Amino acid sequence: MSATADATEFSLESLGRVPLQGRSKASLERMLATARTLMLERGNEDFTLQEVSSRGKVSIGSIYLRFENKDSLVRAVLYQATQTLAEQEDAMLAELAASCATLQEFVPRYVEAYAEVLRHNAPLLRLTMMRAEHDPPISLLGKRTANNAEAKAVAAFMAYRGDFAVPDPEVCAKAAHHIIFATLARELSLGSSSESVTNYDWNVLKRELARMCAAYFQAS
Amino acid sequence: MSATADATEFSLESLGRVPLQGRSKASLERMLATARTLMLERGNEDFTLQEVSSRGKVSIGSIYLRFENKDSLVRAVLYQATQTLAEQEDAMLAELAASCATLQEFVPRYVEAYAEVLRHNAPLLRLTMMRAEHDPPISLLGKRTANNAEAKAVAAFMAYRGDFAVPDPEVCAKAAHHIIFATLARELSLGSSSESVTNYDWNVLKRELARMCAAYFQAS
Amino acid sequence: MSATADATEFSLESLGRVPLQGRSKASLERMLATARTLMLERGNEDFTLQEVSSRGKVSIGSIYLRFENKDSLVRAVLYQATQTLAEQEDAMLAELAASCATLQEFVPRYVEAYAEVLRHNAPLLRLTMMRAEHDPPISLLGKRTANNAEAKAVAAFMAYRGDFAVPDPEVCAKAAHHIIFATLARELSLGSSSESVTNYDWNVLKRELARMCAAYFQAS
Amino acid sequence: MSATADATEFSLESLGRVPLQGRSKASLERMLATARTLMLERGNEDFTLQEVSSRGKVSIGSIYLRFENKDSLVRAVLYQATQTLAEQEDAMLAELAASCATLQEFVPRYVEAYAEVLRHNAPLLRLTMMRAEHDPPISLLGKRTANNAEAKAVAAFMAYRGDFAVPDPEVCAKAAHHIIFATLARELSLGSSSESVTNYDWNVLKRELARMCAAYFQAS
DNA sequence: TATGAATGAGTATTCATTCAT
DNA sequence: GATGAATGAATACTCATTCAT
Repeated sequence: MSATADATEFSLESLGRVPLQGRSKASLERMLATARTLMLERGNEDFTLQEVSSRGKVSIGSIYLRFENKDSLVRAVLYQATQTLAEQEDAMLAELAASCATLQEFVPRYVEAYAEVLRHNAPLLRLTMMRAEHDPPISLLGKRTANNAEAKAVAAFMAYRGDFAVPDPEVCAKAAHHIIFATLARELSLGSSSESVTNYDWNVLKRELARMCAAYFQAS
Repeated sequence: MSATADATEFSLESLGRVPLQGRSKASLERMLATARTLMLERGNEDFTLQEVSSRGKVSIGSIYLRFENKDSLVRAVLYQATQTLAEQEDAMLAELAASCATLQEFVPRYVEAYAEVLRHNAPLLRLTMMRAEHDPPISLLGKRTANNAEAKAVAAFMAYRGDFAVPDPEVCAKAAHHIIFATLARELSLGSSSESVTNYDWNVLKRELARMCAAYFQAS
Repeated sequence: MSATADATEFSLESLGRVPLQGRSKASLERMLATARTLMLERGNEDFTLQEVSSRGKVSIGSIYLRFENKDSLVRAVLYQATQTLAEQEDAMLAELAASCATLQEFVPRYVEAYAEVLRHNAPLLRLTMMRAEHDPPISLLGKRTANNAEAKAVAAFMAYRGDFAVPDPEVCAKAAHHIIFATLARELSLGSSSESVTNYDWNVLKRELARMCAAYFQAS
Repeated sequence: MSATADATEFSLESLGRVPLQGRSKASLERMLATARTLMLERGNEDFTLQEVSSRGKVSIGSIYLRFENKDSLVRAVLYQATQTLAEQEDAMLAELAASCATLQEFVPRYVEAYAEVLRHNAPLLRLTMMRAEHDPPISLLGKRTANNAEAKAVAAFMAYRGDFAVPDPEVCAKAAHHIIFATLARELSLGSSSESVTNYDWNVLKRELARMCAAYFQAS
């Protein structure tokens, strides 16, 4: 299942207006990059189109030529970020699949690797999740992305089906993925600037999460 | 550890301006109730003071008599919500402690009861967590509340110390609390209006979470 | 002509509301003193009645019991300041009259002494003159005060009538007073906080002003 | 010394935002003219931007496109007024220089002409002087303007150096300029709407001022 | 009398969006 | 297509004044 599976529905073309080439494309990329930079700098969507215009060397008119309104621009940035996250998940899972022989080896490395992927993408992921609360298109994007991530994670676990002691490995793998994602995301505050919101030790958390999953999978 | 432990530092008196009685108190309560209602209705803090004034039958001036600015009013609403949540956690833990004989009995009932408490308080808890990202006083409130909740949860688990098979029950109890809270919170989207952000079945999640914790505590 | 000649028309009683005694009088004085302090601190009338209330330990209600409105309070402060200035002018002229034998001796000492009186009273005098622009009662007060000051100054000069070389000493004395007052006032910016608005040397100005008047009076 | 000597530092471009042409320029001029009209009508800066917007047929946004804030607009009006005054002083001095043969002829005509220039510009000059009290940029503008005016006046007097009887004509010219300006300004109340604040006869004042200066310059 | 809590009209400023060029 | 100047609705906050107690 590819990270770009939903490209048609959520493509820039669907969020923006037209396929572009050359100068126009470069200009579109400057808009997106500038908007993303501003969102990362401020941790929210409170940038102005004037700022995008001046910092990104794009005219206000150009922005409205590509995007229906400001929301549309923000959505495009979040869509790109979501794509990136999915691609990194894919790569991470592919690498682990190639290098882990057993479930016992896989579980802690998965927690560790997933934690780093999420940490890296946390700021925009957090904005995506916040926006999903009141923005149906982003909510839909979030659900699809989450479902894809779940499917991919479960498939990765199932490669080690024989190592599960429980009678229902799919159910457990699915639950484990949910729990791992939720815990890591929460501890990252999904974007908290510097320090964690809680002070719970990040390494301890990863270790115990792995330990908990291992016990869960081995319970008879 | 009482739910009101931080009352001095985060009391309405410290957030607002004065202790009140009678009509004044009623008026203050109308402001807070109206602001809370608006925040719940919209899922964010984008209400206007005009709205609080007209819907709450309080003059704009009265609001500024009690609160330094709009932020201060929002903080007071979140503070109250945090208090309420802590009180419900206290009550929930007290009741479980009185009625569960073993850890095996306690774990699933704790997950279930905590899930319901969080679900009930999710909308404002979500706003609190969002605001904590950029509002230091609320960030501090959130950290203290989280620490208190952790301490209370660990203590509750430790009442069943003898039932743990692991050599380090405190560490496991702490991790379990973090993981349970994070998972439940995420699944609730901490305030998602109607349906869950993910479509993962809420009852399955609760069941598996309990199962996972049980396995974790029994691992040798 | 006494400095209190206009007391009836501009008395506190006329500006405020009632004659007072004891506690009430003390409270009235606190209002006035606080308002004056605030006006001096800020160099304008932009204080609030809340500030007068809290700093002066007077209730808002009390203020409205003594004064019709804020303007009325401000006028009372300016009236008092005007009284004080007039009294200091009186004292200054009396002293000079007693100690100067000739016009030649009087002129420079008058310029010097008047300069110091104005410097001392400049901040509130400036507020009075500014307010006179758009506040008829204060404009009237200003005119009467100016007329009184003129009459007193001319009388002082006329004590040395025999020392004038010009054929029209009254005309010259009157003009000299106008010119001295205007020049000193302007150079003081009538209340400019610290430094003069212009950088023209204050001592040179006083010396030349005296020299000019002396020449003027001696011209044939 | 030209009236536009400070143009670089205090130009509209420095106070506002951009150089303009055509429609934009017309709109900028409407803003300034409307603000100036309102300031003259009321004798102070208490106009609202809504008023400028509706009376001047400019949108609020346009104002903020040209000026950082309301203060900036007010400063621009005062700057223009200061420019105008300086230009009229230049013209007046040039004309007198061309038509007066002697100091005796020059002095009364200078007082007369300067009085008329000040009378004409009094309302905005008064606002400039009031604002200078608490607004550093305007204070600086005022000081520079005053220094320029002094230099120009002294130069004009010095054209008649041979006609001075005093040993220090520069010192006297400088003092005379200060005294003439201060006296005229005060008598005009620098902006008093209709009548003078004092009731001293304006023509008498001008005559005696000239007489005084003449005597001063001729004193040996 | 005296208090001070309550009132609400009034205003500078921001910024997404439009549209004349 | 491309530009960026112009628009104006929307909103937090202040403070003189009132009036219930």
